[in-house]
Amino acid sequence: MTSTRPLRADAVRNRRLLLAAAADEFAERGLDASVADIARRAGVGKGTVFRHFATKNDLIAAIVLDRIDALNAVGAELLEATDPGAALLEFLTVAAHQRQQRDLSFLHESGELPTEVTRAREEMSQTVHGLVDRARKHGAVRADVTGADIILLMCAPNYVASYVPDASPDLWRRYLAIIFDGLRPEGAHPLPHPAPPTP
Amino acid sequence: MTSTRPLRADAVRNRRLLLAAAADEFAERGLDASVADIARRAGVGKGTVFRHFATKNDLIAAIVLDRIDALNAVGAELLEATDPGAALLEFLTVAAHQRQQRDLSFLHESGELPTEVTRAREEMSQTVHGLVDRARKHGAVRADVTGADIILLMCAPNYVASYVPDASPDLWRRYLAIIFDGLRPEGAHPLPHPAPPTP
Amino acid sequence: MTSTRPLRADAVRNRRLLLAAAADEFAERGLDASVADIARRAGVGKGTVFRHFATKNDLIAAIVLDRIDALNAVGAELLEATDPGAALLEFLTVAAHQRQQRDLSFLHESGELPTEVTRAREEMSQTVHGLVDRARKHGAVRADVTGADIILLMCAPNYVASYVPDASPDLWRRYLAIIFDGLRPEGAHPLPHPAPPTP
Amino acid sequence: MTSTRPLRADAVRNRRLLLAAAADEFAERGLDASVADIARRAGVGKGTVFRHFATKNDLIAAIVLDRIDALNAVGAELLEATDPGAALLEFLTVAAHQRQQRDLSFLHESGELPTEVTRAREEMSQTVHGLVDRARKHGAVRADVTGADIILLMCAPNYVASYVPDASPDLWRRYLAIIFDGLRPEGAHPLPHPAPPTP
DNA sequence: GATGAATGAGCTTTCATTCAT
DNA sequence: CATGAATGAAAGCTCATTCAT
Repeated sequence: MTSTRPLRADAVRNRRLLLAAAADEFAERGLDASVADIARRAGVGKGTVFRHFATKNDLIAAIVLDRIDALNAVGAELLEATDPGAALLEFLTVAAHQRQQRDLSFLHESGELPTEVTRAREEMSQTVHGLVDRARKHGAVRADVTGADIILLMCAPNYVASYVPDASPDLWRRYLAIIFDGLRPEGAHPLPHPAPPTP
Repeated sequence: MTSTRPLRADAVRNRRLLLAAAADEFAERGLDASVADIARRAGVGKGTVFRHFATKNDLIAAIVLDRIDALNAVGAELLEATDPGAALLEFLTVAAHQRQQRDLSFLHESGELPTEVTRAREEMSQTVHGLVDRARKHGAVRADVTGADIILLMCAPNYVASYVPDASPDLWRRYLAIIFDGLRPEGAHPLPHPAPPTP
Repeated sequence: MTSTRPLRADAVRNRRLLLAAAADEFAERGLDASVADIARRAGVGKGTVFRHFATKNDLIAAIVLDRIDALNAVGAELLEATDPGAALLEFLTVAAHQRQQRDLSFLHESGELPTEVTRAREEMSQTVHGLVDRARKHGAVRADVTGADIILLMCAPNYVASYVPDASPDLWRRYLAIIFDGLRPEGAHPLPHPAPPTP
Repeated sequence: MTSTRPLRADAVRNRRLLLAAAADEFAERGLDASVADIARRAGVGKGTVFRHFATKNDLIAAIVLDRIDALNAVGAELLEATDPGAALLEFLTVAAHQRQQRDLSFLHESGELPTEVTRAREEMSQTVHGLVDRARKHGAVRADVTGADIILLMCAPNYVASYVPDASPDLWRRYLAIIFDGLRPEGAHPLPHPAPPTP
């Protein structure tokens, strides 16, 4: 029962190939990447895509889910780190490092959001709120920023760096540093607009 | 011949209607807005769109060009303002206020970039470098940020705010303030990556 | 204003070609006839089909509508004929003659039924009830059959004949005669089931 | 070799499950019912369907064959009944009662007709001719109808009744009665078209 | 100069059929 | 033998683009 059936070996491999190929293809072509191209890139038939993901949307959701869950795992660990400020910065660094920013926009623009993704997002919301609360209490971030702010700002460094045509793949680090400096208490000016509600 | 022919009057009017309708439609539907819908919104035939803009891409480029040129005009004025720091902030505020960020991403994602847009971008680059240089000399921004950084960061506030589903239309002001705080000399930490080259 | 604009001349021609080609194709291949084949048969591009009929279903509905309306016109004339029994038989003969039976099944099996078709069907229902009432009063048909019965039986002769592979195109006349004999008062046996309600 | 191997037991069971599931599925969804759904309904894998029936068409043919053979068995018994007229009516009643009409149309519309079905059809043709001959000699049916006519008319009552959306499941009895009255000698009018040849 | 009908490549999705497990 | 994963040929439909009117 618990043994991994040999039957599924190929299927599991294909699922991975498909997710990887789709992530690459979406990254290059945007949300309009065609399922046919994804299938070709994964080296499988078009029909195989739909065996694994009933809908193009489901495929997108699966990618997003993977990414969010991976981040959540990192966040959970960092909640126990000794230096709360460094932990928050590390979280944002890891987040940017997986180039999550683009993928998150997929779901945002894509039609429906399956419940699993919503669940994962709420989990991330919890985690980030925890990281921010600890950092704030420690004096590592200014008093007027919230977890919701951080989640929103999380994707900004990659987005900003993506505008440079042949940029160094680490350019986002520069903008993460600048934005993180804006989150510090030193030299903080009052914010002109209240924080958005926690989703 | 060189006089404005009466025929031209209609054409000019149609061009404006088309640009406005296209901007609205793109804002609502994203880059996938159909030419047919744009034509309908402008109250003209589909063929008229292609008389004015040989390609959907050209239409996008024209919108982007308009936006950049409008910003350039504002920037030119602000280069003569008395308070360089306030001038830079005002420029970023105006830029965000026209919700330019979305439209710029059109060109970025869209295939070709016509020479005129390149020209306008270079002009903006010059302007922003001037604004940043003055602000830096005045001690209003940290020493290690460049005009290229500002151009890249310019779209970030709207992008960040766009992730909130039913956000207040002014939410971007919050994130512009945070990012701008990150640009100030107070509490600036060394940046881990060099600035990108000026385009 | 009321003049027929030259612009639409081609469109009208294409619409007719399309309806004819679709009717032929459906008659040969059944409801599963592909839109591509219909377009090819009509000598137009695939997209043209969808310009004229937004949906395959709409195309089917248009064909059905044409057929029903043509029948209604005939029925309206026959309501004024001198011999009510002959009028009813003539109506059924005309109905079978256009091989309407198959096309009616299209709508029946096809998903949605647009309001116009419903309207035409109700009109036909009225007409047939009138024809039957007159024939009954005249003693040409048995007392226990209704208009609803006739509408249902209308398609039967063609259906029956369609089972013969290479039948004479007039074979349906034989079965219409048999069925009509079953509608006569002479030798009628009591019916074991009440008539269905008028739609 | 000739002994029934234990392996065969499962196969036979599956074949029956498959035929039943397919009949149900076709009845509900029409000829377009998918092989996957049939397999699921039968509780077997999709591959098993193709082990038993090389083609979807073969599966359809097998169902049709079963139905025809069942009818043939009934017909053979009725050939020995005392009242030839009642026997023919009973045969038609039984035929309609198994709702054979729909299934026969499957084969008619479906591409190829395997030899076995042809054989069963010929057998039925013989049987029906026998029933009709006896009824004719007995004066129960008019002189000008043949066995071929009866075979063709056999499906008509169900077909006619199927047009009523939420009809009573016995509505076909009404139309069988009307059609049978048309087959009686009383009040028969000459037929305008010769009978089709016996297949 | 403006129109919108025509076009056909391309999209997502379904499904009968094959074949490795 | 049974399974269901893989396949690829359609299917219905959309849309940027062309061109007769």
